This record gives sequence, C-alpha cells and structure tokens, in this order.
Amino acid sequence: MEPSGPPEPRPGRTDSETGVARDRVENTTARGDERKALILDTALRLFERDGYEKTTMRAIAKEAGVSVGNAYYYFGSKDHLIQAFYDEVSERHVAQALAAMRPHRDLATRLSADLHTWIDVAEPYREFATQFVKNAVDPNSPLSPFSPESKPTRDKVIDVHRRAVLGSTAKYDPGIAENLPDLLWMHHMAIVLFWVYDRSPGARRTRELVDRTSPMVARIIGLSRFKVVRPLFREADKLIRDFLLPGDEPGGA
Amino acid sequence: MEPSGPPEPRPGRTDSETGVARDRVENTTARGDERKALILDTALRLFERDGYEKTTMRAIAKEAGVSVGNAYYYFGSKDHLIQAFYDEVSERHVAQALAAMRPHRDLATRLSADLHTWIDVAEPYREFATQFVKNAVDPNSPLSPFSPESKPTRDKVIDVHRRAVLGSTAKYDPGIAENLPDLLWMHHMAIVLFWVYDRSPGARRTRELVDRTSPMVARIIGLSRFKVVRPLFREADKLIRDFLLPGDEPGGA
DNA sequence: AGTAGAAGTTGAACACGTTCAACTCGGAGG
DNA sequence: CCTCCGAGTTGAACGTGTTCAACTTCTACT
Repeated sequence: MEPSGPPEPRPGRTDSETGVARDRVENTTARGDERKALILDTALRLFERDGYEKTTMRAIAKEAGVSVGNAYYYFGSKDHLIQAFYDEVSERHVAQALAAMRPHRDLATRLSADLHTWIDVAEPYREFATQFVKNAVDPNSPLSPFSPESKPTRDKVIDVHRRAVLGSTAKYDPGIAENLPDLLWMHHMAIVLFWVYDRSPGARRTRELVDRTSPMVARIIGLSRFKVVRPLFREADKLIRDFLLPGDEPGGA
Repeated sequence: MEPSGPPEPRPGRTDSETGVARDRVENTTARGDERKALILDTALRLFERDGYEKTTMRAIAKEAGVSVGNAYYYFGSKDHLIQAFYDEVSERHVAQALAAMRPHRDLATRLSADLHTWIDVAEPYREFATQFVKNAVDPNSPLSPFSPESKPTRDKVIDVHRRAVLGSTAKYDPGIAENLPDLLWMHHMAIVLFWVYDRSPGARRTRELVDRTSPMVARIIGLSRFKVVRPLFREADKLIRDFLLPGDEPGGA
C-alpha cells in the first residue's frame, strides 16, 4: 500500500460527530479512519456500479486491497455499509434542502423543494436504496428508522421538515404544531416508498407525485383551523403522540 | 415412502383456484399436490416454531422427508413459501372478516371488526410476518403486494374492504366510491406495518390503534360530502387512480 | 406388455455472508 | 536495541440459499 505518513491525529468525520457508535470500532488511530473510509468508499462505488446484491464482500475487499475479515473489522455486516450510506445521503439532503427552501415562503413550495432535493441526492442509488428500505422494515435491524442507531440521522431529517413549516407563512391549529414535523416525515417516507418502486427515467413519476401531494398536504394542514374538523386533527395529533413518539418501538419494549 | 394409492385425480387446493401460477410447477398430478402441501405445511410449522431465519431449507426438507432439491422443485425459493403462507392467512381472514362484519351497519365498527379479525388470524405468525413485510417491499420480489403474483390474493382482500363500505350506512361523496376500497387497503397496510413492530402481548397496542383509527377513517370518509373539502377528496381520488391503479408498478414499466 | 417421454427426485457442488484462531506490526517501556 | 502487547489483519472454514446434471418413477400410447 502507499506509505502511511506520521500518525498525526486528523479530525475528519469521526463517530463522535453523529453521537452514536454505528460500527464495530469506535475511533482509534488515524490509519484506522483512513482504512475505514477507503472500504466504505469502495463499497459505495461498487454498489452504485453493480447493485447491492451483486456486489460481494469479497469483491469489495479485493477492490479496496484488503482482506474480507478486515472489512468486517470495521463494519459489522454488509448492512452496516448501507447505514453509512444512508447517513451520507441524509447529510447531503439536509444541507441542500435548507438552501432550496430558503427563497420560498409558501409551505407547499417549501415541501416540494425539500422532497425534490431528496430525490436529487438519492437518485443515483435507487436500486441500492431498495435494499435499504427493505432492511429498514425489519425491527431487529440497526437500519430500522426506529432503531436507536439511526435516531441521530432521522432527527436531523425531521428537523428539516420542522424548518419547512416554521419558515413558511402557513396557518394552522397551534395545538398540532409540535407533531407536524413527524407527520411530514411520514409523507416523506411514503414518497420514498413510491420512489423505490418507480422505474421511470429520472424518477419522473415520483417528482410528479411530489408536485401533486405537497399542495395537498399543505392544504390539509391549513384545514386544521376549521372548527368542523379540528377535533379530528386533535385526535390525530394525540394518536401520533401516543403511538409514534413515546418509545423507540410502537409496541413499547 | 408410504405406498402411493391409485392415481385418481383429487380436486384439493389447486393453483387454478387462485388463478395464478405462484410457484415453479403449475398443477399436475395428485401426488404432486400432496407433496407440495406436505412441504408447505412442514415449512409453516417450523417457521412458527423457530422463526423464519432460523429455519433452514435443509431442515424443512429433512422434516418433510424430502430432498432439498425437491422442495425447490415445488417452491422457487424460500420466499415463495411465504407467499403461500400469505395466501393462506388472507383466505382465512377474508372468510372470518365477512362474518365478523355482518351484524354491524356502522362503518367504523365494520372496519374495526375487519382489522381485528386480521390480527386474530395473523397473530401466531408475527415474527414470521416481519420477513414477509420485509420482502414485500422489494419491487423485484414476487412477494411485493404490487406484483402480479400476489394480485389475486390482494384483490380478494381489497374486496373485503369494498363490502365493508357497501354493507354500511355510511354516507360519502359518490365520486370517490370506486377507489375507497384502495384507500382502506392502505389503512390496512399501515396497521400491518405497525403490527410488525408491535411487541406488546397479543398485539394489544395494534388493537388499540385499530380502535382509534377506524372511527377516524370513517369520519374522514364522511367528510367527503362537505363542499369545503370536496375538491381535496376529488384530488386525492384522482391521485389514487393515476398513481396506484394504472400499471402493476407505480413507475410504469 | 413395452417403451418413449414427461414428471418427479436426488444430493453434491457453488457462491455468498460471516466467523475466528492465528498471525503481523508499530510503538511504548525497559 | 530488545520485548511485549494490543490494534490491526489475514484467509481458511462454516452454514446458508440455491442450482443442476443425473437418476427414478409414472403416464400415455402403441
């Protein structure tokens, strides 16, 4: 391999940044960090090129110039590589979404910009993302959107939705304000689910769906001010509080 | 093996009943049907006892007194065994749900009865069902709820929702009548998703969720008559028509 | 009855994700 | 300069789902 320089401690993207130890090793030497990044980058490149299933751990190791066991030293499983990927995509999405929403005040437009940005960022990895969504459904998987491991990343994404609302001119029942971001997150997840199935070039159909559902969602939120439906909204709000937020898993351990 | 009797053609549960060739073989001899059923029953028993992941194809084959290759002659993959399981659960659900709804006329009550019946039927297989939902998300899997293979079963389930509405005294905008069952089916799927995560004994939390969402859904449907929100409902209706119904996959091949 | 061909059946072999006991290596302490 | 020791590294080995060429059994037809 290339001669490793003196072991000066580089900051880089450490685990402490996300606040959770995702993988097998916490954070030790600088050389370790480089190795880990090398393996991850190689993996993502191969995933993008050949798809997740067709990319073997042996191929990743070989391409990265490492042994199979060494890859497992840094990543607990093949799935853990996806978790790292998800973090990366989310990070890029969060950054770009805030910028994309900034010029607009209309909630529908802001939501639309938010979601389109997500598609922009995720599009190269569609086939790959299928695998992510697949594993995300498994409650036992660290990839589950409800798992403690993915909480930091999830919270960041939900926060974007919160800002989408706060930065808009939308009017709604203040009683439902707190859980609104979670509701929008569910809309987001529904879009993602559709996107995974979408086979149209450039995810055209998904973008169309975003364009049509975003105004609907904004309108529905606006309805919360009306007396006739307010009880319904309050009930829905309570439902979210009772069933989504309390524990990490809906069933309560 | 036991001496096989004379090869008289028995009706039994054939593929022609579902209208789709789910597995590797269509429908041939009576002995073949028996063999297939034997393998499936054994598999489901082991799945229920040990869980899906821990049950190996070798174990199924051994327990059924068959070779591994023979199991693969009848079921294209381990996943196909789940498909068969899903069909069976759905069949039982359909039958029981209709009976459970019959005494009631209130839509909320009928929906609730419908969904509780589903939980009753599916409850023994919760861990197992996780695997089903997991694979169901993969668009390439025959298990996908949108795949042609599962269409017959899915249609039967959706039809139950249709009857839930038709047999009720609920009033709603006739313009959305046609797609109402699909909407209810999505509610059903959401409940299933929650149930998969639910760890409470007897799926108590999921039942609670059903009790609270069913009246909400019924109320929302009732709202469709009001002028203020009717455009929203029409838009949603059109959305379902455009994005869920046209092709087998949302993206359109 | 005999026989060709289809249906059914077998288990060894393959590729994969994953594990682990053994090895290497760098640097801290003597 | 030597010598530990733990972080880092290795690849053979394991158990899994799946495949397939070869074999056996059954059925239809002469």
